[in-house]
Amino acid sequence: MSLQLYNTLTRSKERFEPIDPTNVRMYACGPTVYSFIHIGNGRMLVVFDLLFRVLRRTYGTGHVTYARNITDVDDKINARAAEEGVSIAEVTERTTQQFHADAAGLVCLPPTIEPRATGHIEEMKALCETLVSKGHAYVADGHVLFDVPSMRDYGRLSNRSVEEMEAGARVDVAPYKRSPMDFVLWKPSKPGVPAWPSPCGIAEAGRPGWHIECSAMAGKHLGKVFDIHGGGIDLVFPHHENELAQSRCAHGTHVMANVWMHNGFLEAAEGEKMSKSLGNFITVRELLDQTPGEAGRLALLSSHYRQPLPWSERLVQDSRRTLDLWYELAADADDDGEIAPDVLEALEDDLNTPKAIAALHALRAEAAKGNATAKASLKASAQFMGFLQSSFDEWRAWRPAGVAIDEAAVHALIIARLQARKRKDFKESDRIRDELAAMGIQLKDAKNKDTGEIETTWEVKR
RNA sequence: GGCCACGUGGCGGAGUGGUUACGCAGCGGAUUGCAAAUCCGUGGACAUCGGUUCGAACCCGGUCGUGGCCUCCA
Repeated sequence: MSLQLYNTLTRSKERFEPIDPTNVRMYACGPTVYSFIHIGNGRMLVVFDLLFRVLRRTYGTGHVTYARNITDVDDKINARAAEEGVSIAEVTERTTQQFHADAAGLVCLPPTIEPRATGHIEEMKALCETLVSKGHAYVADGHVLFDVPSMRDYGRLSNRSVEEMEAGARVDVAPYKRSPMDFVLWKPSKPGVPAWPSPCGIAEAGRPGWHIECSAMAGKHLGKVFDIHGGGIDLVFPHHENELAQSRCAHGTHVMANVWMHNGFLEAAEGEKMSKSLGNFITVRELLDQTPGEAGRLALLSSHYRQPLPWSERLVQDSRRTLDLWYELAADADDDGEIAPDVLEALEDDLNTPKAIAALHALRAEAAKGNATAKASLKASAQFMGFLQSSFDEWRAWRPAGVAIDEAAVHALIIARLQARKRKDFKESDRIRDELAAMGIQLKDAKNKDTGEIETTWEVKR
Protein backbone atom coordinates (compact mmCIF):
# COMPACT_ATOMS: atom_id res chain seq x y z
CA MET A 1 0.00 0.00 0.00
CA SER A 2 1.18 3.48 -0.70
CA LEU A 3 0.90 6.46 1.55
CA GLN A 4 -2.56 7.99 1.80
CA LEU A 5 -3.09 11.32 3.49
CA TYR A 6 -6.21 13.27 4.29
CA ASN A 7 -6.06 16.64 2.61
CA THR A 8 -7.96 19.50 4.22
CA LEU A 9 -7.98 21.27 0.87
CA THR A 10 -10.04 18.57 -0.81
CA ARG A 11 -11.63 17.08 2.29
CA SER A 12 -10.67 13.61 1.26
CA LYS A 13 -8.00 11.00 1.66
CA GLU A 14 -5.63 11.00 -1.28
CA ARG A 15 -2.72 8.97 -2.45
CA PHE A 16 0.43 10.96 -1.71
CA GLU A 17 2.49 11.79 -4.79
CA PRO A 18 5.54 13.90 -4.10
CA ILE A 19 6.47 16.68 -6.48
CA ASP A 20 10.06 15.47 -6.38
CA PRO A 21 10.71 12.07 -4.78
CA THR A 22 14.34 13.03 -4.27
CA ASN A 23 13.29 15.99 -2.17
CA VAL A 24 9.96 15.64 -0.42
CA ARG A 25 9.17 18.94 1.29
CA MET A 26 7.05 19.42 4.37
CA TYR A 27 6.37 22.48 6.48
CA ALA A 28 4.79 22.60 9.90
CA CYS A 29 3.95 25.67 11.89
CA GLY A 30 6.11 25.64 14.98
CA PRO A 31 5.61 27.58 18.19
CA THR A 32 5.63 31.23 18.97
CA VAL A 33 8.29 31.32 21.61
CA TYR A 34 6.92 33.18 24.57
CA SER A 35 6.20 30.41 27.10
CA PHE A 36 6.26 26.67 27.64
CA ILE A 37 4.49 24.69 24.97
CA HIS A 38 1.52 22.67 26.15
CA ILE A 39 0.68 19.09 25.31
CA GLY A 40 -1.57 20.17 22.45
CA ASN A 41 1.49 21.66 20.79
CA GLY A 42 3.16 18.41 21.70
CA ARG A 43 0.56 16.49 19.73
CA MET A 44 1.35 18.49 16.62
CA LEU A 45 5.06 17.87 17.12
CA VAL A 46 4.60 14.15 17.55
CA VAL A 47 2.18 13.73 14.66
CA PHE A 48 4.35 15.51 12.13
CA ASP A 49 7.45 13.85 13.51
CA LEU A 50 5.84 10.52 12.82
CA LEU A 51 4.94 11.60 9.30
CA PHE A 52 8.54 12.75 8.85
CA ARG A 53 9.71 9.28 9.86
CA VAL A 54 7.30 7.56 7.49
CA LEU A 55 8.38 9.80 4.60
CA ARG A 56 12.06 9.25 5.36
CA ARG A 57 11.57 5.53 5.30
CA THR A 58 9.76 5.66 1.97
CA TYR A 59 11.87 8.22 0.13
CA GLY A 60 15.17 7.94 1.98
CA THR A 61 16.51 9.84 4.94
CA GLY A 62 18.31 12.39 2.79
CA HIS A 63 15.34 12.96 0.52
CA VAL A 64 12.90 14.59 2.90
CA THR A 65 13.10 18.20 3.98
CA TYR A 66 11.08 19.05 7.06
CA ALA A 67 10.93 22.72 7.92
CA ARG A 68 9.45 23.68 11.26
CA ASN A 69 9.65 27.34 12.06
CA ILE A 70 10.16 29.27 15.23
CA THR A 71 8.13 32.45 15.39
CA ASP A 72 10.18 34.87 17.41
CA VAL A 73 8.43 38.11 16.50
CA ASP A 74 5.07 38.50 18.14
CA ASP A 75 3.16 40.77 20.46
CA LYS A 76 2.87 38.06 23.09
CA ILE A 77 6.65 37.80 23.23
CA ASN A 78 6.93 41.55 23.68
CA ALA A 79 4.34 41.45 26.41
CA ARG A 80 6.11 38.63 28.20
CA ALA A 81 9.46 40.42 28.07
CA ALA A 82 7.91 43.59 29.45
CA GLU A 83 6.16 41.63 32.17
CA GLU A 84 9.38 39.98 33.30
CA GLY A 85 11.51 43.04 32.75
CA VAL A 86 13.92 41.20 30.50
CA SER A 87 14.94 41.64 26.89
CA ILE A 88 12.89 40.16 24.09
CA ALA A 89 15.91 38.17 22.98
CA GLU A 90 16.16 36.62 26.40
CA VAL A 91 12.55 35.47 26.27
CA THR A 92 12.85 33.97 22.81
CA GLU A 93 16.22 32.38 23.46
CA ARG A 94 15.19 30.78 26.71
CA THR A 95 11.85 29.61 25.34
CA THR A 96 13.44 28.18 22.22
CA GLN A 97 15.84 26.12 24.31
CA GLN A 98 13.00 24.87 26.42
CA PHE A 99 11.06 24.03 23.30
CA HIS A 100 13.95 21.98 21.95
CA ALA A 101 14.17 20.08 25.22
CA ASP A 102 10.43 19.40 25.16
CA ALA A 103 10.46 18.20 21.55
CA ALA A 104 13.40 15.93 22.25
CA GLY A 105 11.65 14.67 25.36
CA LEU A 106 8.75 13.56 23.17
CA VAL A 107 11.26 11.75 20.97
CA CYS A 108 10.86 14.08 18.02
CA LEU A 109 13.67 14.16 15.52
CA PRO A 110 15.04 17.63 14.87
CA PRO A 111 13.53 19.03 11.69
CA THR A 112 15.79 19.42 8.70
CA ILE A 113 15.49 23.19 8.91
CA GLU A 114 14.27 25.33 11.75
CA PRO A 115 13.96 28.84 10.36
CA ARG A 116 13.31 31.82 12.58
CA ALA A 117 11.10 34.73 11.72
CA THR A 118 13.70 37.30 12.73
CA GLY A 119 16.08 35.80 10.21
CA HIS A 120 13.62 36.36 7.36
CA ILE A 121 12.53 39.97 7.68
CA GLU A 122 13.98 40.87 4.29
CA GLU A 123 12.04 38.03 2.64
CA MET A 124 8.85 39.22 4.32
CA LYS A 125 9.39 42.75 3.10
CA ALA A 126 10.06 41.46 -0.39
CA LEU A 127 6.76 39.58 -0.27
CA CYS A 128 5.00 42.79 0.73
CA GLU A 129 6.56 44.64 -2.20
CA THR A 130 5.63 41.89 -4.64
CA LEU A 131 2.05 41.72 -3.41
CA VAL A 132 1.63 45.49 -3.67
CA SER A 133 3.15 45.58 -7.13
CA LYS A 134 0.86 42.77 -8.29
CA GLY A 135 -2.20 44.54 -6.92
CA HIS A 136 -2.89 42.03 -4.16
CA ALA A 137 -1.92 44.37 -1.34
CA TYR A 138 -2.06 48.06 -0.57
CA VAL A 139 -0.57 50.55 1.82
CA ALA A 140 -2.84 52.36 4.25
CA ASP A 141 -2.07 54.29 7.39
CA GLY A 142 1.41 52.84 7.79
CA HIS A 143 0.18 49.29 7.22
CA VAL A 144 0.54 46.95 4.31
CA LEU A 145 -2.73 45.09 3.91
CA PHE A 146 -3.63 42.07 1.85
CA ASP A 147 -6.48 42.82 -0.51
CA VAL A 148 -8.74 39.82 0.00
CA PRO A 149 -11.21 40.58 -2.83
CA SER A 150 -8.27 40.52 -5.25
CA MET A 151 -8.02 36.78 -4.81
CA ARG A 152 -10.73 34.86 -6.55
CA ASP A 153 -10.80 31.68 -4.48
CA TYR A 154 -9.91 33.06 -1.08
CA GLY A 155 -11.49 30.83 1.55
CA ARG A 156 -11.07 27.54 -0.26
CA LEU A 157 -8.99 25.89 2.44
CA SER A 158 -11.33 26.77 5.27
CA ASN A 159 -14.36 26.27 3.04
CA ARG A 160 -16.03 29.57 3.62
CA SER A 161 -16.91 32.47 1.43
CA VAL A 162 -15.90 36.04 2.01
CA GLU A 163 -19.59 36.99 2.21
CA GLU A 164 -20.19 34.47 4.97
CA MET A 165 -17.22 35.66 6.91
CA GLU A 166 -18.16 39.28 6.62
CA ALA A 167 -21.67 38.44 7.76
CA GLY A 168 -20.40 36.56 10.77
CA ALA A 169 -17.58 38.91 11.66
CA ARG A 170 -17.42 39.66 15.32
CA VAL A 171 -14.51 42.02 15.19
CA ASP A 172 -14.51 45.72 14.66
CA VAL A 173 -13.12 46.52 11.27
CA ALA A 174 -10.17 48.87 11.26
CA PRO A 175 -11.07 52.06 9.37
CA TYR A 176 -8.08 51.87 7.03
CA LYS A 177 -9.18 48.52 5.57
CA ARG A 178 -10.74 48.61 2.13
CA SER A 179 -12.53 45.36 2.76
CA PRO A 180 -13.41 43.96 6.18
CA MET A 181 -11.56 40.70 5.63
CA ASP A 182 -8.31 42.32 4.57
CA PHE A 183 -5.49 41.38 6.88
CA VAL A 184 -2.21 42.89 7.89
CA LEU A 185 1.07 41.98 6.23
CA TRP A 186 3.09 44.69 7.88
CA LYS A 187 2.18 47.08 10.65
CA PRO A 188 3.73 50.08 12.38
CA SER A 189 5.78 49.46 15.49
CA LYS A 190 5.26 51.18 18.75
CA PRO A 191 8.13 52.45 20.88
CA GLY A 192 9.80 49.67 22.83
CA VAL A 193 8.91 46.84 20.50
CA PRO A 194 11.03 45.42 17.69
CA ALA A 195 11.03 47.47 14.53
CA TRP A 196 12.59 47.24 11.12
CA PRO A 197 12.69 49.68 8.21
CA SER A 198 9.35 49.27 6.46
CA PRO A 199 8.74 48.14 2.87
CA CYS A 200 6.54 49.76 0.24
CA GLY A 201 7.69 53.31 0.85
CA ILE A 202 6.38 53.49 4.41
CA ALA A 203 8.52 55.99 6.27
CA GLU A 204 8.11 54.81 9.82
CA ALA A 205 9.60 51.59 11.09
CA GLY A 206 7.37 48.57 11.45
CA ARG A 207 7.06 44.83 12.07
CA PRO A 208 5.49 41.90 10.30
CA GLY A 209 1.91 40.75 10.65
CA TRP A 210 1.08 37.33 11.91
CA HIS A 211 0.99 35.17 8.77
CA ILE A 212 3.69 36.61 6.59
CA GLU A 213 6.59 34.91 8.35
CA CYS A 214 5.46 31.43 7.34
CA SER A 215 5.01 32.48 3.73
CA ALA A 216 8.51 33.92 3.73
CA MET A 217 10.17 30.96 5.39
CA ALA A 218 8.31 28.27 3.49
CA GLY A 219 8.97 30.02 0.21
CA LYS A 220 12.65 30.45 0.90
CA HIS A 221 13.36 26.95 2.15
CA LEU A 222 10.84 24.77 0.35
CA GLY A 223 10.00 26.68 -2.80
CA LYS A 224 6.91 28.29 -4.24
CA VAL A 225 4.97 25.02 -4.21
CA PHE A 226 5.81 22.14 -1.92
CA ASP A 227 4.27 18.86 -0.78
CA ILE A 228 2.80 19.04 2.70
CA HIS A 229 1.83 21.83 5.03
CA GLY A 230 0.69 20.98 8.53
CA GLY A 231 -0.43 22.35 11.84
CA GLY A 232 -3.22 22.29 14.37
CA ILE A 233 -6.79 22.47 13.14
CA ASP A 234 -7.24 25.91 14.66
CA LEU A 235 -4.70 27.23 12.18
CA VAL A 236 -6.91 26.49 9.18
CA PHE A 237 -8.49 29.87 9.58
CA PRO A 238 -7.20 32.46 9.54
CA HIS A 239 -3.54 31.54 9.64
CA HIS A 240 -3.21 28.99 6.84
CA GLU A 241 -5.88 30.59 4.72
CA ASN A 242 -4.03 33.88 4.83
CA GLU A 243 -0.64 32.32 4.51
CA LEU A 244 -1.55 30.50 1.34
CA ALA A 245 -3.29 33.58 -0.01
CA GLN A 246 -0.12 35.63 0.37
CA SER A 247 2.12 32.96 -1.03
CA ARG A 248 -0.04 32.08 -4.00
CA CYS A 249 -0.71 35.65 -4.98
CA ALA A 250 2.95 36.59 -4.62
CA HIS A 251 4.19 33.58 -6.54
CA GLY A 252 1.36 33.27 -9.00
CA THR A 253 0.72 29.63 -8.20
CA HIS A 254 -2.46 27.59 -8.01
CA VAL A 255 -1.57 26.06 -4.65
CA MET A 256 1.00 26.72 -1.96
CA ALA A 257 1.22 23.13 -0.77
CA ASN A 258 -0.44 20.12 -2.36
CA VAL A 259 -1.53 18.54 0.87
CA TRP A 260 -2.73 20.38 3.96
CA MET A 261 -2.89 18.37 7.15
CA HIS A 262 -4.42 19.40 10.44
CA ASN A 263 -4.39 17.61 13.74
CA GLY A 264 -7.34 17.69 16.12
CA PHE A 265 -7.45 19.11 19.60
CA LEU A 266 -6.70 17.73 22.97
CA GLU A 267 -9.61 17.92 25.31
CA ALA A 268 -9.04 18.85 28.91
CA ALA A 269 -12.27 17.44 30.28
CA GLU A 270 -15.92 17.17 29.31
CA GLY A 271 -15.08 17.69 25.69
CA GLU A 272 -13.54 21.05 26.41
CA LYS A 273 -10.74 22.24 24.23
CA MET A 274 -7.39 22.55 25.92
CA SER A 275 -5.76 25.85 25.19
CA LYS A 276 -3.57 28.53 26.55
CA SER A 277 -6.35 31.05 26.28
CA LEU A 278 -8.65 28.93 28.43
CA GLY A 279 -5.85 28.26 30.88
CA ASN A 280 -6.78 24.59 31.19
CA PHE A 281 -3.60 23.20 29.74
CA ILE A 282 -0.74 21.00 30.86
CA THR A 283 2.71 21.88 29.63
CA VAL A 284 4.97 19.34 28.03
CA ARG A 285 7.46 20.21 30.76
CA GLU A 286 4.96 19.17 33.45
CA LEU A 287 4.19 15.98 31.58
CA LEU A 288 7.86 15.10 31.23
CA ASP A 289 8.41 15.69 34.93
CA GLN A 290 5.77 13.14 35.79
CA THR A 291 6.15 10.50 33.14
CA PRO A 292 8.77 9.24 30.68
CA GLY A 293 8.63 11.06 27.35
CA GLU A 294 7.85 7.93 25.40
CA ALA A 295 4.75 7.38 27.50
CA GLY A 296 3.62 10.89 26.65
CA ARG A 297 4.33 10.22 23.02
CA LEU A 298 2.34 7.00 23.05
CA ALA A 299 -0.55 8.77 24.77
CA LEU A 300 -0.49 11.50 22.12
CA LEU A 301 -0.61 8.88 19.38
CA SER A 302 -3.30 6.78 21.02
CA SER A 303 -6.08 8.24 18.94
CA HIS A 304 -6.07 9.14 15.27
CA TYR A 305 -4.46 12.54 14.76
CA ARG A 306 -7.59 14.14 13.28
CA GLN A 307 -9.80 13.02 16.15
CA PRO A 308 -10.11 14.91 19.39
CA LEU A 309 -8.02 13.34 22.13
CA PRO A 310 -9.42 13.37 25.66
CA TRP A 311 -6.41 13.80 27.88
CA SER A 312 -6.26 12.14 31.25
CA GLU A 313 -3.82 10.95 33.84
CA ARG A 314 -5.15 7.47 33.25
CA LEU A 315 -4.29 7.61 29.57
CA VAL A 316 -0.71 8.50 30.42
CA GLN A 317 -0.44 5.74 32.99
CA ASP A 318 -1.89 3.17 30.62
CA SER A 319 0.58 4.25 27.97
CA ARG A 320 3.44 3.89 30.36
CA ARG A 321 2.37 0.41 31.38
CA THR A 322 2.09 -0.62 27.76
CA LEU A 323 5.65 0.53 27.25
CA ASP A 324 6.73 -1.40 30.33
CA LEU A 325 5.56 -4.56 28.61
CA TRP A 326 7.18 -3.72 25.29
CA TYR A 327 10.44 -2.84 26.97
CA GLU A 328 10.53 -5.99 29.01
CA LEU A 329 9.96 -8.19 26.01
CA ALA A 330 12.25 -6.31 23.68
CA ALA A 331 15.09 -6.30 26.19
CA ASP A 332 16.67 -9.42 24.70
CA ALA A 333 15.31 -9.05 21.16
CA ASP A 334 17.52 -9.23 18.10
CA ASP A 335 18.41 -5.93 16.50
CA ASP A 336 17.82 -7.04 12.95
CA GLY A 337 14.02 -7.25 13.10
CA GLU A 338 11.82 -6.02 10.31
CA ILE A 339 9.21 -3.34 10.74
CA ALA A 340 5.94 -5.25 10.77
CA PRO A 341 3.91 -4.88 7.55
CA ASP A 342 0.77 -4.35 9.63
CA VAL A 343 2.36 -1.41 11.37
CA LEU A 344 3.53 0.18 8.14
CA GLU A 345 0.23 -0.38 6.43
CA ALA A 346 -1.62 1.27 9.30
CA LEU A 347 0.70 4.27 9.30
CA GLU A 348 0.49 4.64 5.55
CA ASP A 349 -3.26 4.86 5.89
CA ASP A 350 -3.29 8.49 6.95
CA LEU A 351 -1.22 7.76 10.04
CA ASN A 352 -3.64 5.35 11.65
CA THR A 353 -1.67 5.13 14.86
CA PRO A 354 -4.31 3.29 16.94
CA LYS A 355 -4.23 0.53 14.37
CA ALA A 356 -0.45 0.53 14.31
CA ILE A 357 -0.38 0.33 18.09
CA ALA A 358 -2.84 -2.56 17.97
CA ALA A 359 -0.44 -4.31 15.60
CA LEU A 360 2.31 -3.78 18.16
CA HIS A 361 0.08 -5.35 20.81
CA ALA A 362 -0.38 -8.37 18.56
CA LEU A 363 3.38 -8.66 18.10
CA ARG A 364 3.82 -8.42 21.83
CA ALA A 365 1.44 -11.32 22.39
CA GLU A 366 3.29 -13.41 19.82
CA ALA A 367 6.64 -12.45 21.27
CA ALA A 368 5.46 -13.38 24.75
CA LYS A 369 4.81 -16.89 23.47
CA GLY A 370 8.45 -17.16 22.49
CA ASN A 371 8.31 -16.10 18.87
CA ALA A 372 11.73 -14.50 18.35
CA THR A 373 10.85 -13.05 14.96
CA ALA A 374 7.82 -11.31 16.43
CA LYS A 375 9.96 -10.05 19.27
CA ALA A 376 12.54 -8.55 16.93
CA SER A 377 9.78 -7.10 14.82
CA LEU A 378 8.13 -5.56 17.87
CA LYS A 379 11.38 -3.86 18.72
CA ALA A 380 12.05 -2.62 15.19
CA SER A 381 8.47 -1.43 14.70
CA ALA A 382 8.25 0.33 18.04
CA GLN A 383 11.61 1.98 17.48
CA PHE A 384 10.48 3.15 14.08
CA MET A 385 7.56 4.91 15.73
CA GLY A 386 9.83 6.53 18.29
CA PHE A 387 9.53 4.07 21.15
CA LEU A 388 12.02 1.78 22.89
CA GLN A 389 14.72 4.37 22.36
CA SER A 390 16.64 3.47 25.49
CA SER A 391 17.61 0.25 27.22
CA PHE A 392 15.26 -1.60 29.52
CA ASP A 393 17.50 -0.66 32.44
CA GLU A 394 17.41 3.01 31.54
CA TRP A 395 13.66 2.83 31.15
CA ARG A 396 13.28 1.25 34.57
CA ALA A 397 15.63 3.75 36.12
CA TRP A 398 13.40 6.68 35.13
CA ARG A 399 12.23 8.70 38.14
CA PRO A 400 9.71 11.51 38.37
CA ALA A 401 11.20 14.94 38.88
CA GLY A 402 11.62 15.92 42.50
CA VAL A 403 11.55 12.40 43.85
CA ALA A 404 14.66 11.66 45.89
CA ILE A 405 15.26 8.05 46.75
CA ASP A 406 18.09 6.55 48.74
CA GLU A 407 18.81 3.80 46.29
CA ALA A 408 21.46 2.17 48.46
CA ALA A 409 19.03 1.91 51.37
CA VAL A 410 16.36 0.43 49.14
CA HIS A 411 18.83 -2.06 47.81
CA ALA A 412 19.91 -3.08 51.30
CA LEU A 413 16.30 -3.63 52.37
CA ILE A 414 15.65 -5.74 49.31
CA ILE A 415 18.64 -7.92 50.13
CA ALA A 416 17.46 -8.26 53.72
CA ARG A 417 14.00 -9.24 52.53
CA LEU A 418 15.34 -11.86 50.16
CA GLN A 419 17.41 -13.32 52.98
CA ALA A 420 14.40 -13.40 55.28
CA ARG A 421 12.41 -15.14 52.58
CA LYS A 422 15.15 -17.70 52.13
CA ARG A 423 14.95 -18.68 55.77
CA LYS A 424 11.15 -18.60 55.47
CA ASP A 425 10.84 -15.74 57.91
CA PHE A 426 7.82 -14.37 56.06
CA LYS A 427 6.80 -12.15 58.89
CA GLU A 428 10.07 -10.25 58.54
CA SER A 429 10.04 -10.26 54.73
CA ASP A 430 6.51 -8.89 54.68
CA ARG A 431 7.45 -6.27 57.21
CA ILE A 432 10.29 -5.09 54.97
CA ARG A 433 7.96 -5.08 51.98
CA ASP A 434 5.55 -2.90 53.93
CA GLU A 435 8.36 -0.65 55.03
CA LEU A 436 9.41 -0.12 51.42
CA ALA A 437 5.82 0.40 50.39
CA ALA A 438 5.57 3.14 52.97
CA MET A 439 8.57 4.75 51.28
CA GLY A 440 6.67 4.63 47.99
CA ILE A 441 8.63 1.70 46.65
CA GLN A 442 6.85 -1.05 44.76
CA LEU A 443 8.62 -4.40 44.56
CA LYS A 444 8.44 -6.94 41.79
CA ASP A 445 9.61 -10.49 42.29
CA ALA A 446 10.58 -12.63 39.35
CA LYS A 447 12.12 -16.04 39.12
CA ASN A 448 15.33 -16.17 37.14
CA LYS A 449 14.69 -18.64 34.34
CA ASP A 450 18.21 -20.07 34.47
CA THR A 451 19.02 -20.20 38.15
CA GLY A 452 15.55 -20.51 39.61
CA GLU A 453 16.48 -17.80 42.10
CA ILE A 454 14.00 -15.09 43.04
CA GLU A 455 15.16 -11.71 41.84
CA THR A 456 13.55 -8.53 43.03
CA THR A 457 13.32 -5.28 41.13
CA TRP A 458 11.64 -2.12 42.29
CA GLU A 459 10.15 1.09 41.09
CA VAL A 460 8.57 4.22 42.44
CA LYS A 461 4.90 3.55 43.06
CA ARG A 462 2.70 5.10 40.39
C1' G B 1 -26.23 33.56 12.80
C1' G B 2 -22.66 31.00 9.05
C1' C B 3 -19.29 26.85 8.28
C1' C B 4 -17.42 22.08 10.04
C1' A B 5 -16.58 17.77 12.95
C1' C B 6 -18.18 13.99 16.22
C1' G B 7 -21.62 10.55 19.10
C1' U B 8 -18.89 2.63 19.33
C1' G B 9 -18.77 -1.87 25.62
C1' G B 10 -17.02 0.76 32.71
C1' C B 11 -12.91 3.86 30.29
C1' G B 12 -9.79 4.72 25.91
C1' G B 13 -10.11 3.64 20.77
C1' A B 14 -9.98 1.42 15.32
C1' G B 15 -13.22 -0.24 11.67
C1' U B 16 -16.96 0.76 7.80
C1' G B 17 -22.45 -2.79 4.02
C1' G B 18 -22.44 -9.54 5.52
C1' U B 19 -16.54 -13.26 10.23
C1' U B 20 -18.80 -7.58 16.49
C1' A B 21 -10.18 -4.98 16.07
C1' C B 22 -7.09 -3.60 20.06
C1' G B 23 -5.60 -1.68 25.10
C1' C B 24 -6.94 -0.69 30.23
C1' A B 25 -10.36 -2.04 33.97
C1' G B 26 -13.71 -6.39 35.43
C1' C B 27 -14.27 -11.70 35.86
C1' G B 28 -12.01 -16.87 35.82
C1' G B 29 -7.45 -19.63 35.85
C1' A B 30 -1.88 -20.35 36.12
C1' U B 31 2.10 -18.70 39.07
C1' U B 32 3.33 -17.04 44.30
C1' G B 33 4.62 -18.67 51.35
C1' C B 34 0.83 -14.51 50.75
C1' A B 35 0.87 -10.43 47.56
C1' A B 36 2.53 -7.40 43.53
C1' A B 37 4.25 -8.18 38.69
C1' U B 38 3.68 -11.67 34.73
C1' C B 39 1.10 -15.34 31.65
C1' C B 40 -3.50 -17.73 29.71
C1' G B 41 -8.74 -17.41 29.01
C1' U B 42 -13.34 -14.54 29.02
C1' G B 43 -18.41 -11.56 29.18
C1' G B 44 -19.62 -6.76 27.36
C1' A B 45 -20.95 -1.69 22.32
C1' C B 46 -22.08 0.65 17.77
C1' A B 47 -26.96 8.14 20.50
C1' U B 48 -32.10 8.02 18.61
C1' C B 49 -36.12 7.61 14.85
C1' G B 50 -37.19 6.52 9.91
C1' G B 51 -35.49 5.09 4.81
C1' U B 52 -32.45 2.23 1.06
C1' U B 53 -30.87 -3.04 1.01
C1' C B 54 -31.51 -10.05 0.95
C1' G B 55 -28.49 -7.75 4.90
C1' A B 56 -26.48 -1.29 8.15
C1' A B 57 -22.68 0.31 13.64
C1' C B 58 -21.18 1.34 8.48
C1' C B 59 -25.19 4.51 3.02
C1' C B 60 -29.42 8.48 3.01
C1' G B 61 -32.80 11.77 5.84
C1' G B 62 -34.84 13.67 10.47
C1' U B 63 -34.15 14.25 15.85
C1' C B 64 -31.29 14.77 20.23
C1' G B 65 -26.48 15.59 22.29
C1' U B 66 -21.21 17.21 22.36
C1' G B 67 -17.34 20.00 20.40
C1' G B 68 -14.51 23.27 17.00
C1' C B 69 -13.73 27.57 13.69
C1' C B 70 -15.65 32.50 12.36
C1' U B 71 -10.79 36.69 17.63
C1' C B 72 -4.65 35.01 19.90
C1' C B 73 -4.41 29.55 19.78
C1' A B 74 -1.36 23.08 17.91
